[in-house]
Amino acid sequence: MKKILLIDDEERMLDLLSMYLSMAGYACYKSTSGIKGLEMLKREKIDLVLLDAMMPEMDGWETCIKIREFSDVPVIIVTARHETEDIVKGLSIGADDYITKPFDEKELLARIEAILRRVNKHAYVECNGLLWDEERYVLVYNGQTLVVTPKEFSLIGTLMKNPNKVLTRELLISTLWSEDTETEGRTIDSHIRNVREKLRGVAFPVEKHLKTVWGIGYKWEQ
Amino acid sequence: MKKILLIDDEERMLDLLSMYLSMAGYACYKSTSGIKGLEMLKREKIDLVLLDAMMPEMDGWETCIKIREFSDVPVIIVTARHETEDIVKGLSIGADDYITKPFDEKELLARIEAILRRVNKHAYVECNGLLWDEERYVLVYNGQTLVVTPKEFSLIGTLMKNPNKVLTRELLISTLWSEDTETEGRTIDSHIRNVREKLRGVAFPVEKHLKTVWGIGYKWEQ
DNA sequence: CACAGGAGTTGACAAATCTTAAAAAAAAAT
DNA sequence: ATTTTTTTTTAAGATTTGTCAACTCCTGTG
Repeated sequence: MKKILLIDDEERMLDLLSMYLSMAGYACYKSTSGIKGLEMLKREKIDLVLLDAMMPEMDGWETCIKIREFSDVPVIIVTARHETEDIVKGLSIGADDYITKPFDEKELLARIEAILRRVNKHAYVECNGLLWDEERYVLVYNGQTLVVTPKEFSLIGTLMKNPNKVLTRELLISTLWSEDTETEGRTIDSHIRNVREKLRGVAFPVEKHLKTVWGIGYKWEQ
Repeated sequence: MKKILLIDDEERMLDLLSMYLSMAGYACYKSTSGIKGLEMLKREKIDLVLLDAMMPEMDGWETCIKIREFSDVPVIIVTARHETEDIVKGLSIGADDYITKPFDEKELLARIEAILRRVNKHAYVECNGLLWDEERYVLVYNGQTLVVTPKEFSLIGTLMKNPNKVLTRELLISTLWSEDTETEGRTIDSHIRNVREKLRGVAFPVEKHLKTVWGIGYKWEQ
């Protein structure tokens, strides 16, 4: 279930959006100001931000700029006016899409889905200098490309894409192997071992990030 | 005779366009959804795609993005509204031109011809002294022209046009062969081998650029 | 605090899988 | 018909993957 953060100073609009998006199967987080929104974004793992352009104190553009300082989360800006100036401005600060009020609910949904799909495509995660890039199929730390096997690559990807969350061996196996596999839990351990070794090999502080959760499984800590 | 793929959810519009373009001497393929259109595009050798922006499920933008994942076919997007936003968005995802509904048939024809002409012009990629030139149909390194077979030529072209991106054997086959081929992945390996040999033959540092991605496929690194 | 038992780590190794190279077969071009 | 190009097949050589067993580390208990 994808999580959408709504930022708008009008409560009525928040409720409206939230209701509609919840019905469409999204989990909604509401925030009445840019500042609160930023905090929420840091705390929760948000998949997309719907950001009102016109807000008192910190407006949408400014909020978007701040978001881009620490996150690549997709941002859709909601504007009342439809003007070229706004669009150009939005693109230049890293917004992903635009929608104008009043908007058609179907159009909004379509845009959200389009962006979520697109973002899903070029999947990459970064953590403390370590970059996992699915499209290029590389794992890079400080400019050095690590040579990892396909299984190792998908294993570390799964972990990094779910930071601060324990993944059981069971879950990892059902994610990384096809359904009818006979593979048993200990196999994960072997791959974890290899991943750790290779990360240590390039002086990545693997102990700080790839943790063993006793009796449960493994976890990537950011 | 140039082949044009029409993608629009409204049957009436498909028929209208098809009739008009056929009279103008184009072969038309009709598709009522983005997904079907993509399949058709993989199967047939299409010269141009006319793509409706507003469609249910997968809209024009999204379809265009998916097309660009495997094809450089010219795409004209048809929008109902004439808005900067759409144009900017379209350009950023690789569409070649725009036209707004309702459109003048002559204008549509003119744009199609203009693009076909332009596209015919020049497709080439250059990397570290190696030039792949589709128009002249040559592969040149430091003044020496490499003699390559058509399959080798399109294979290296596909790789060079998607730098730093792993291409799976599956994807390469669906791009380089017609859909109903029985060709299996190993065949790619043979051609890769030949390409490597020929590049080594002219002292091109092929190891630096044409990489094997174990368990996945091949990649051109710039 | 020591100890037992469960759980994780590590190294070794065999089996499975993938790549490469070479060459034969088939298809296409001349 | 002959040559060239493309595709398929094959086998050897690498690499990856899964399992085992010994070893170490945690945790709870007496």
